[in-house]
Amino acid sequence: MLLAESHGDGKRERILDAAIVEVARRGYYQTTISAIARRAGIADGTIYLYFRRKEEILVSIFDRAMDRFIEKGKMHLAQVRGAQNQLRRIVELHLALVGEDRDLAVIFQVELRHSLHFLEQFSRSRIREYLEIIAGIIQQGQHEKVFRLDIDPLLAAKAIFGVLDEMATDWVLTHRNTRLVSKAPQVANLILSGLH
Amino acid sequence: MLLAESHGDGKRERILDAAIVEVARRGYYQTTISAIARRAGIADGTIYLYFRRKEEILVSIFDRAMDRFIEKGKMHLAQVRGAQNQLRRIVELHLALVGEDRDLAVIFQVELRHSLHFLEQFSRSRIREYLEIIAGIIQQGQHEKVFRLDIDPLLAAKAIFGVLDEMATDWVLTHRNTRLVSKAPQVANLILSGLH
Amino acid sequence: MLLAESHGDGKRERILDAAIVEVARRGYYQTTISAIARRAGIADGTIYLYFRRKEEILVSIFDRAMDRFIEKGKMHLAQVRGAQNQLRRIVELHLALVGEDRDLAVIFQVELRHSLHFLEQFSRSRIREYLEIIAGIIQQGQHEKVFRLDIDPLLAAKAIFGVLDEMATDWVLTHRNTRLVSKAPQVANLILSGLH
Amino acid sequence: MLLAESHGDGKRERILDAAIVEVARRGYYQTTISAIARRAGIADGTIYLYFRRKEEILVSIFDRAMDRFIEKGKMHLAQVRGAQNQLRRIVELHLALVGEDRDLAVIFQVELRHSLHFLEQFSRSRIREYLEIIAGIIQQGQHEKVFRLDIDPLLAAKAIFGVLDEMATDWVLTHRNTRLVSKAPQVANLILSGLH
DNA sequence: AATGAATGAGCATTCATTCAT
DNA sequence: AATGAATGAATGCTCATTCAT
Repeated sequence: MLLAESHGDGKRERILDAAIVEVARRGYYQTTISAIARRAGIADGTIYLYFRRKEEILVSIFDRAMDRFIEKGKMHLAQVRGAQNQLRRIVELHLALVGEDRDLAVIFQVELRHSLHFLEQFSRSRIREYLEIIAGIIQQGQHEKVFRLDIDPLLAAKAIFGVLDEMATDWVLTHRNTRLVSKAPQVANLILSGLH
Repeated sequence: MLLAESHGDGKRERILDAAIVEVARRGYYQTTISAIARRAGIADGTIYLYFRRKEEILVSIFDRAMDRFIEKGKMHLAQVRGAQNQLRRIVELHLALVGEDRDLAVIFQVELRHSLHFLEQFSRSRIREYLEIIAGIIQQGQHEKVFRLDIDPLLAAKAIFGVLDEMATDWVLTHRNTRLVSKAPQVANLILSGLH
Repeated sequence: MLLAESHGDGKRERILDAAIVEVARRGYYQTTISAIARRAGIADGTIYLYFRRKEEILVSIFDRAMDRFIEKGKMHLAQVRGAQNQLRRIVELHLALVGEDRDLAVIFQVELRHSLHFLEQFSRSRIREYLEIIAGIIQQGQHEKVFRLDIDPLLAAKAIFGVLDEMATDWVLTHRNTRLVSKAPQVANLILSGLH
Repeated sequence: MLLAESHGDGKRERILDAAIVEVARRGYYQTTISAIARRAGIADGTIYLYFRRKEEILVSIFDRAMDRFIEKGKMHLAQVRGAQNQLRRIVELHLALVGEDRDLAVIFQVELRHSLHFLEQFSRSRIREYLEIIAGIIQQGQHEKVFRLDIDPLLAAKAIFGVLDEMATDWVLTHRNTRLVSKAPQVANLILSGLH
């Protein structure tokens, strides 16, 4: 019942959306359950019909976003041939999706990093999936002879992720009026020349 | 030295050292002033003779480490000639220093990221200094004709920082028995070939 | 029967039975309406069709048990002649009934005692009935010249109740494998010699 | 430090005194930490400098009272010779002490009974001490040939405790203007004739 | 300078009760 | 009659900060 929203009128989604805004603006620890409930237009207690603990809301924000992210990612990659083009597409997609919703971006680039425990348990395992997709493309590029062979694919994948992540964090923290995705071509060039 | 340690028997340093351990192990919000005081061997109230608010301790940890980091960095760079060698040296130094003290590394890679407010106000301005040092080297390398000219030095500096930062975070979160600095040569190669 | 169970399929009884188990195991305050409903196999809200407030369930447990208890008591007493034998029979019946259902015994010996308000308003008035039955027997015994005349019957009735009650509490709290009723003969002797 | 009240200005005692009044009047679960603090004239948080959890206050009320009770009991018993006189003295002392402070009596006779867990863990072990003192006197009386030999001393001790306890509960719940201790002679007679 | 007892605001979570369906 | 989602008041406990000593 809870899972399928048979009755909740999309309350679970509304809670997550409200939480994204609040957490992005005040930080996880400064965000109260009451504030989330108020923004979602429900009673405090109602939140606990959908989430067991406050932390679970943060986890769910992450999971929902990652699900959407990875789904979109697979769709986009399927449309592109060649390791180089696929990497370009990933760079573009990563920056586009992060740059699409600043509040969500704040949570991903800032709030989700606040707890070693949390990072270890949740986000890193999903990020591992992502790293492996990138590493797979690099390996494929090495087969295609378009990428150097003396590169460790996983190390390079981490490096690429690091570059994208830093661009995202930098954008979240400093630029206010530029579109993050506009940096994609330059960033992709930098990365591809490093692999060549 | 005379000014900073004119009194207190190095208590300020002891408080910072104690805080590094506690914050790294429990997280900033889970760390109490009492716990820091206990580890530092002083009374709770004494901490407030050296720091106005709890947050100031975190800021001071960051500042002290950055001072040491940048001091060492300048020293090392002065000993090396050529943009490529200087970049290699920076990669090595960054990974060596982060890999030297796991508790401090945890704070830099995890705890310092959890507050947008904090990140914006403090760390980014110091990191900006760091980014500009790297950007300067890249620019110099472009003059030396060893780096491509179609690269935006600041963008590249951010990318390099992103790579180093991701390596550090990855090490903090996953590897337990490897030395972070051992990755330096590979990482430096990756970066240099991207600039070439 | 027709009135009380004209509807609901015996739900009221099922609720009381479920409540006895839950309250005995977790305590009144630790028992939730949800837990009672779950054990009774009905929805939370349904309980409120049979009981106005949570406290009313506890009252009803008490009343139902006392009704059964007093009914049985009168039946048993009618079968016995002589004050001494009647007292013996009461001792036996009290210990037998309490010892018959440990969950119910826990509620009587422990849970029903926790609220002064509750004790004053409900249980004591029913216990008063019980005390007066015992006092009546003692008075009868004094007429029969088998009990001393310098004894206040009501005081003695309270003393007897106290003895029985303490035996029951002691059994609930300590003995696990003995049958409470097995103490009846010794206890009866003690009491009868005190009245003689 | 905490134990010796070196600094607390008797705060621990004041908290216990305040808690006795509040718990007696409203019941343990209806009593809030705030109410106790208010009556004690301190801040809510201060209570937690002296007690770890709310429950610990209840335990401490019990322990402090039992300590005083047993101390007085030993003193009184030492002044009296002969098992019969000692029992009379215990009856008198029990009823006198319980009857001395109605609030404390309410806690002992009502509130401390509310949790099986609590009863098992704390009060019963201290009451065991008490029961054994009584049992010892009975045994001595059997040696002195003033008490019947066919009586199990521990069973009789429980019976006596039950009588005294019921008198106390009855007084707490019903009589408002009588002195509990005034019943002592009659109660003692009843008990002694039961043992004779 | 140092102490640590005292403060009291702040918050996640529970759960009896209601009521639209 | 029955449901169970929704409510929101209520509270134990923590902990940064203060300040008298």
